[in-house]
Amino acid sequence: MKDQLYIYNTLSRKKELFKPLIPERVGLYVCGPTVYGDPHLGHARPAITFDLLTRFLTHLDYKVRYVRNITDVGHLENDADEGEDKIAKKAKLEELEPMEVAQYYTNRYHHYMGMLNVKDPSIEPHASGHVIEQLEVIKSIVDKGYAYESNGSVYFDVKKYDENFPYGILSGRKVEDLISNTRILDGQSEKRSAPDFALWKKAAPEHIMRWPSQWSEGFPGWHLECSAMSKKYLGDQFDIHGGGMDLLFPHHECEIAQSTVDNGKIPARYWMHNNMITVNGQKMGKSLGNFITLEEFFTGNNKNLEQAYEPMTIRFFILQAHYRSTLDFSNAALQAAEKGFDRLRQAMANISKINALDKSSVDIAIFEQNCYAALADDLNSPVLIAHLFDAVKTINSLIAGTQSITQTDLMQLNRLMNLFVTDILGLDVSIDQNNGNDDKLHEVMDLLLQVRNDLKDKKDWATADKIRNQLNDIGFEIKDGTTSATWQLK
RNA sequence: GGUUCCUUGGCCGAGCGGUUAGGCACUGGUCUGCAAAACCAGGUACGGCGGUUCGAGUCCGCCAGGAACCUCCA
Repeated sequence: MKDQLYIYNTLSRKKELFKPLIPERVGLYVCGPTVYGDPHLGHARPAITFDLLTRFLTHLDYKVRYVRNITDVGHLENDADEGEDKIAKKAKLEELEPMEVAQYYTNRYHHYMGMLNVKDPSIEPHASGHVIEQLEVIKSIVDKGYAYESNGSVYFDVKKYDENFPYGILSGRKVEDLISNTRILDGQSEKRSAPDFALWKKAAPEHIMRWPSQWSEGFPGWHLECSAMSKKYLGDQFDIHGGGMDLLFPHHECEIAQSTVDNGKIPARYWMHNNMITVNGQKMGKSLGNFITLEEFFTGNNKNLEQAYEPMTIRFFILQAHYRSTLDFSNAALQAAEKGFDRLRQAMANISKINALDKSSVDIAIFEQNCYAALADDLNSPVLIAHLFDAVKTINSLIAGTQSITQTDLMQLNRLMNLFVTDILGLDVSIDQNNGNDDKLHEVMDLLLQVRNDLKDKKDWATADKIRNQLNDIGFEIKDGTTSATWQLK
C-alpha cells in the first residue's frame, strides 16, 4: 500500500508515485495563514486537504513532520516600493500592537481549525520569530551574487537567476514575458527589473515592525520566511510542499528561486496545490470581500447563509470535492452535504444493531481495496466517500434484513468504517452531544413514547399524532417500528 | 495581452479510451393506522463543430463561455 500512493505534482503536472527522501519519513511544509483577518471558508480548504494527507500518511506508518507557518510579518500590499505590511496596517487601524493583531487572529485560526477537526501541525513557526534565519538566507543569496542592494533594501536578481537556473519551472512563466507584461514601472523603483522581488525591505519611518540588519532597519520580504523556515525544520530538501493554488505564482516560484540559490537544489520534490472555493463561480477571497468566515458558518450569522452549519458539515462538504477542483459554495450544496453526512453518521451508529449470521452476502475485502485505491489516487476523497455510501447502503440493508454478514466480516466492516470516516477523513460522527446524554431525558422520552404506544393500541391516532408532531416541532424525530418507537434529536 | 485550467443529468460533484460513480432533490413500489426512516426500482448527462480510433465526457484541433494567476490572498 505504502508504495502505491500517487500525488499530483505541480512541477511535472502529472501524478507521480510518492517516494520519500528518507524511507518511513515524510517532511511536509504547508503555507499557513497571514494572520490579519478572521479565518474563512477558503482557509479551511488547505487545512483540511493537508490534514487528510497527514492522516493518510500517518496511517501508512510514515513518521510525518508537518510544518505549517504563521505569517505575522511581511506580505506587502500594493507595489513593493510603497507597500505597507498587512499586519502593521491592521494594527494601525485598530490601534493595537502588531503582535496583538497577529496573536488575536492566530488564536482564532487555531480555534476554528480545531472545530473542523483539523489536527495541529508538528511545528508552527512564526515568521517574526525567524528573522535571523531569514537574514542568513539573504546573506547567502547576496554572497552568491544573486541579489543586490538598493537604497537599503535587497532584491533578488531574477534575470541573473534565469541565466543559470530555470526560473518559472513551477508556474510555466517566462522571464521575458514577465518583463514585457508588467505594467509601466514606477519611476522611483529601486528594482533593476520588474520580476525582481524584495528579500529585505528598508522600513519607512512610520513602519512599526522593524528589525536591524547590515543593510537597514527593515523587515524581510514576502517569500523569504518559507525558504528560511522550511530549511530550518525540514532541511535543504524535503518531500512535499503544499499550499493554495493562488500562491503558485509568485510566492512558490520565488521560494524555489531563493532556496535553489541558497542550497543548490529545489527545496521540495512534490508540490501540491489545493484549488479555490468559489462563490457564484468567483474565488472567495479577502480582497473581493465575498468571503464568509467560519464563525459565520457556525452561527448562521451572514446574509448569504440560510442557516447555521455544523463544523462537520463544512468538513464533509469540502471532502466531497477533490482538492484540485474548484468547489462552489451555495446553501443548496451545503444543505445536501448536511443531509448526506447525517445519513453516513446514522449508519455508523447503526452498525452496532446489526446481527451477525453464518453467511456473508457482502464483500468486505473489495470495499477495503476500493477505499485504499481512492486515497492512493491523489487523495480522491469524493471517490472514497462514494464507496463509503455503498457501505452505508450495505449497513442499512443488513439492518433491513435484505443482506447478511458473518461476525468476522461485521467486525471488519466496523473497523474499516471507523478507519476511513473517523481516522482518515477526520469526520467526527459522534452523536452524543446531539442526542441528549442526559439519562433523565431518556427516561422521560421512553415514558412518553410508551404512553403514545398505548394510545396507538387504542387506535387514538389523533392524540398519538399530536404527540409526534409536537415532539417534532421541539426537535425530536420519532421513528415508529412495528412494536416500539425510537427517537433522536434532529 | 501572457501563463495555467475548467465547461458533466434539476443541483453538487467523480471520471484520465470500452461495463451503474456517489450525494441531494424527484418519481413509483414495499413497510406503516398515517407519516418519517429504511429497503427495492426508475430518469441515461457529458458546451459547439471537426478529427484520431473498432470504440471518446475521456486523446487532437478549432470555436464559444467561464475561472485562477501575472499586486496581497488559502
